[in-house]
Parts: sequence; structure tokens; C-alpha cells
Amino acid sequence: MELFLDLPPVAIGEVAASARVRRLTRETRIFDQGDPADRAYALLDGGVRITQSGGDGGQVVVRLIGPGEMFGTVALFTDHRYPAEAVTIGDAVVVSWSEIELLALIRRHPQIALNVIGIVGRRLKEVQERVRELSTQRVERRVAHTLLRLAVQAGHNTVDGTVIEFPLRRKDVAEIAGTTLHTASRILTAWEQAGLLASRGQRLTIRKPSGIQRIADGLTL
Amino acid sequence: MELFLDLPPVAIGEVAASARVRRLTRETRIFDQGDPADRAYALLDGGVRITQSGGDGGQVVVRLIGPGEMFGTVALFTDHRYPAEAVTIGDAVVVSWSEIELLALIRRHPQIALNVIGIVGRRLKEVQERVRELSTQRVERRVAHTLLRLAVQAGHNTVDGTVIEFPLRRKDVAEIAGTTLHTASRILTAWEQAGLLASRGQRLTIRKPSGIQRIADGLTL
DNA sequence: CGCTTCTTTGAATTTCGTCAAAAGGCGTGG
DNA sequence: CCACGCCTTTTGACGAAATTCAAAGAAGCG
Repeated sequence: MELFLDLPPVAIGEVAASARVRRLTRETRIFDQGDPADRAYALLDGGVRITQSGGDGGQVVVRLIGPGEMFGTVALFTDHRYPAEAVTIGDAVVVSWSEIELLALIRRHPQIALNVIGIVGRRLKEVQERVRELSTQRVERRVAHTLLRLAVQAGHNTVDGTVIEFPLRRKDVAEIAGTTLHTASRILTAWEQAGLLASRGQRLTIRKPSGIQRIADGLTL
Repeated sequence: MELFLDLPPVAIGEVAASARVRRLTRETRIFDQGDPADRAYALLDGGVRITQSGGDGGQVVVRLIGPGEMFGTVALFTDHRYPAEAVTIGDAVVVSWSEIELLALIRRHPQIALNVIGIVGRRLKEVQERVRELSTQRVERRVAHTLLRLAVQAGHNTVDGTVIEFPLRRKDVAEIAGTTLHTASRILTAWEQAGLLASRGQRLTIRKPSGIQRIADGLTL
């Protein structure tokens, strides 16, 4: 887990000792957007969808969290409100620390704070790239990028191609790529017919990463 | 300066002692996208435009930096490459610290690391909101939000209304709001004719914040 | 005063969202 | 085990918003 990387062995014990572990069933809400932020979370197994809603109905999936990733942590350092909601995708195992415990851990092992900066910095960079894509690229390319990113984050190679571990509805794909589920559906269907992709239920398999990559690179001109 | 908030008085001296100060003329490039990241920066006076470019020609203004804000700092904690370029808007006074100096300061005063987390966390939240806007709102609303955010960040009240301190080209507005300069120009011209806005050269004055706010809230339906 | 950069504006084109509706799947309960 | 109902997906047609193409006008700088 990146959050606790480069710590002396003794620290790992402390981290484990103050952690609270919970097993959750699918579609369980861990926290709501706007809730007072009092705990920092990390995921051991399964998946968590982080969704932000606007005053109007607008929703986006801010991020899908995979095993080993932290979430809901930054709010402890800013305004103490979670800026988005967190819901499990499928069954999940979640660990968490109270604010007091986390700050105590950081005081004893300042490296944790540096790790947090690294993690948040990397996410900031990713979101900024997403902004650029949304600003300058057309829907098809963005969907292609979305799939490639998910393949890197949660892809599992099989004979058929790369399977994305998260169960994904068309709506999820749409809310990640920044479009409507209708457009997302059309695009995925087209790719499926072109043999680039296969979908069984809510599992996506990328059959031809190179084909998707070409689209992501805008070479369909 | 938020970066050095809540430090003991003695620390401020250390911070100042290891800082390098430079006066720069307008449109000076401080660092390029992809450059090895070896210094952390903060702005004392003026403005800095942070722009990210994609492999294709696509460009976005990631952020405008005002006095008191840090920039180019996170890269020291991730992959040691600046993810975007920084260019002065108008004349500017910039301070910077080498990576070694900054890490030494943090070791002596861990509060600085917590401050960094807070700053980066807040920016992450802002960028995520921008993603939601780009995904779900139409151009006019996004431009309205852009102006309101700039007014908060760098607005100065006068009899005529709120003046935005940064000199802004239509292209800048477009690259912040995620549209083309043509569309941005049309929208701003329309607002100017409606009396919501005034622009003299590259200075924008918001005459009727409430009107812009209405548009930002989507009440033009 | 000439040149470059920025801004405006019109017209044509296109992408994408919206509206509408049907078909498919999955789980639950009878 | 089957049937019903809900959630998800697909698909078509239409229209509007915004980009693209094109070109002229304005403004700042040297």
C-alpha cells in the first residue's frame, strides 16, 4: 500500500493496530458527499466508486478505487467535509483510521505525510489531464482513454484479452468519460461489432488494445 | 503565504534564508512541461499562467497563480518532472527553493508538509469540480463560472464593479473554460452588450455579478 | 507608421445530447 | 421452476449547441 511505503517495520505494526477493518456488501455507501470527514480510508479488496454530484443533477465518477488505494483522506487536511460520495462496487474490504490516529501516525512517521503528498499529487496530475481531454477531445477518444486507463488500473490479462475487474455499467463509462449513457452505449456497441471489445454483463474485455489505442491517439482521421 | 502557515517565528527566518528571489518580465517562461523538477516556487507579486499541452495541439490553462500561491511544488514529490509549463503574466516576483532546501525545511518543520497536503487537496477538489462542469454543463455556464472564480481569486472591487487583476486574452478565457476562443469571444461580447461586463484591453470588469451568477447557476432556461 | 497579435463576426458543418421507445437480463418471490 | 418487475442496454430520429472555416477589423508594440 503506497500510503505506508518506506516505513520502518515497526511502523507497520502501529498502522495495523489502529486500523479498523470492515467487510461491506455491494452498493454500500461508505460516506456521502458533504458528510463531516472524520476517517481516512483505504481499500483492501474489491472496488469503490467515488461520485461527485452538482447542485443541478449533474454527476461524474471522480475515480474508481482499486485494492491498495486510499480514499477520503484528503478531506481531513482541508475543510473536513467529504467532497464526493463513496459506494462499494461489488463486495469490498475497507480499512480506516480516525483523524486522531492518522495524525498520530504521521507525527511518529513523517514519511506518511510525504507519501500522501505523492499520491495526491499524482491524482491531481491525472485529473488535470482529464480536464485537457474533456476540453479538447471528442467523445470517442475520451471513451477510448477511459478504457485504457481502467485496463492499466484494474486490468487482468487472459487469453481473450484484458479484462477490467470492475463491473461497469454503461452509465459508469459515460460518467467517467464525460458523456451520456446513450452515446457511450453507441460507441461501445460499435467497437464490439468491430471486434475491439467484448462485454459480458458488466464485464468488459479489451480484445485489441492497439485498436483502442489508435482511437485514443486520434488516428481515426 | 499558506504554505508556511502555522510555523513558529524562527522557521520563517529559515524559510526566507534559503529562498531565492527573482524579478521576471512579462511572458517569461519559468519552467517547461517535461522539465526535470528541481525547485519549488511561490509567487510574491504578479501572475503566472500554468498551461498543459497534449501530444496533439490541445492546450488548457490548468491554473492562474496569484500572489501568495505556490506552484511547481508537487512534482518534487512525484516523478520529478513538471507536468505543465509556467509563464509569467505581466511582470512578476517569484521565490523558489531547491528540493534539498525544501526537504530540509520540512524535516525541521513537518507542519509544512501538512500545509502542502491541504493546498494540493484543495486544488484537487477544484479540478474535480471543473471536470464535473466540463462533463455536464454547457459552454455559457462554464464561462460564467470561470469569471466568478477569477473574481474571487484575483478580483478587486471598484465603483464600476469587480476588476480581475490578471490581463486575460479571449484565448485564456477559452482555455480555462474549455472552449474555443471564437465561442468565448461571442459570449463575452454578448454579455458586454447586455451590460453584465466591461472589457478594456485585456482587463475584465464584472459589472453585474448577480447576472453572471444567474447564468452560472443555469437559470437562463 | 507598419507589423504582429488579438478580437469580432458570419456561415456552414458536425458532433452530440435529447426525446422516445423497445428489447434484453437478472433477481425475487410465488 | 416460472413469471413478473425493475434495471440496463440498444437504437432511431431530431435538433440544438458549438466547432470549424474564413476573413476582416481593431489594437498594441516597436
